[in-house]
Amino acid sequence: MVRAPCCDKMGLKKGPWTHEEDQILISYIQKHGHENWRALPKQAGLLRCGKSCRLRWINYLRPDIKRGSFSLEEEETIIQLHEMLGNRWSAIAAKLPGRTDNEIKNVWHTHLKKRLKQYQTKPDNTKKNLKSKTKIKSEPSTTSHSESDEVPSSSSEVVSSIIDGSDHREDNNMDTWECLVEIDESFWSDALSSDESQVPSLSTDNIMEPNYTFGENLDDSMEFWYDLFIKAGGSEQGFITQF
DNA sequence: AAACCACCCAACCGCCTGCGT
DNA sequence: CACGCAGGCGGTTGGGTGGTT
Repeated sequence: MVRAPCCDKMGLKKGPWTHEEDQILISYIQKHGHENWRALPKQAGLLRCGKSCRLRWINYLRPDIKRGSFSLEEEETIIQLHEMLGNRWSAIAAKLPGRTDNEIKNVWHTHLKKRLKQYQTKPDNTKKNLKSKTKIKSEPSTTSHSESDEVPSSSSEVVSSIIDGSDHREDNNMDTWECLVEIDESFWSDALSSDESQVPSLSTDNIMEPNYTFGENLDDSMEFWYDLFIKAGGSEQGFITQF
């Protein structure tokens, strides 16, 4: 089928919003809400398309928007959620009150991605040929890696060191604690579901075997999956049931 | 002071999905 | 079932801004 243009651009304004336009949009939404974005600009007297209005409201004018730079905790949360969810910015934004998907996306591309890239770069980059739907840096097992003081003991420690740039683990043997896995999309959506009765569809079939370097025995692997499961919002009972 | 450069972020674009008909 | 519309999402862009030479 032939798709109609997202909006009729004839005579509609584009580009940065003026203060006046903002005021019109705010007062209209305060009075009438925003049940129909397409009709809204016409009714409000704005020469914008509905999409543009929606974006402006969602990303900038909404009263509950938190302005200003991201805190360390927020950055840490973004990194952790990105590990779990990938580029699902709206899902990540849902876990950060007052932050928009657009804002998080920007922060990721301008700050966090670079830091992670730096962090993940190592002279002998054996992972460059690996492909994955979801890249996950596993939390090191305290049992399997306790022999090395150089290996951080928790994911938050890892993430903090990435954020503050103090991490220098490329000097160490990252292969012992890093792995890349492929996970069924439904795993995350199920795990994040508020419905307790839903059990995330974990399957070891989804593990990309050649890349699966984490854990030297089954217990370590289970610990890894358990941790991811809980991080993704799954319950302990759900994990037990699944396995 | 001017030119250049790099970075940031608001906004746009196109695709996807859900829903009503 | 097919179609069309509206909303939502992620990727990308380009103007603005601040830093450097």
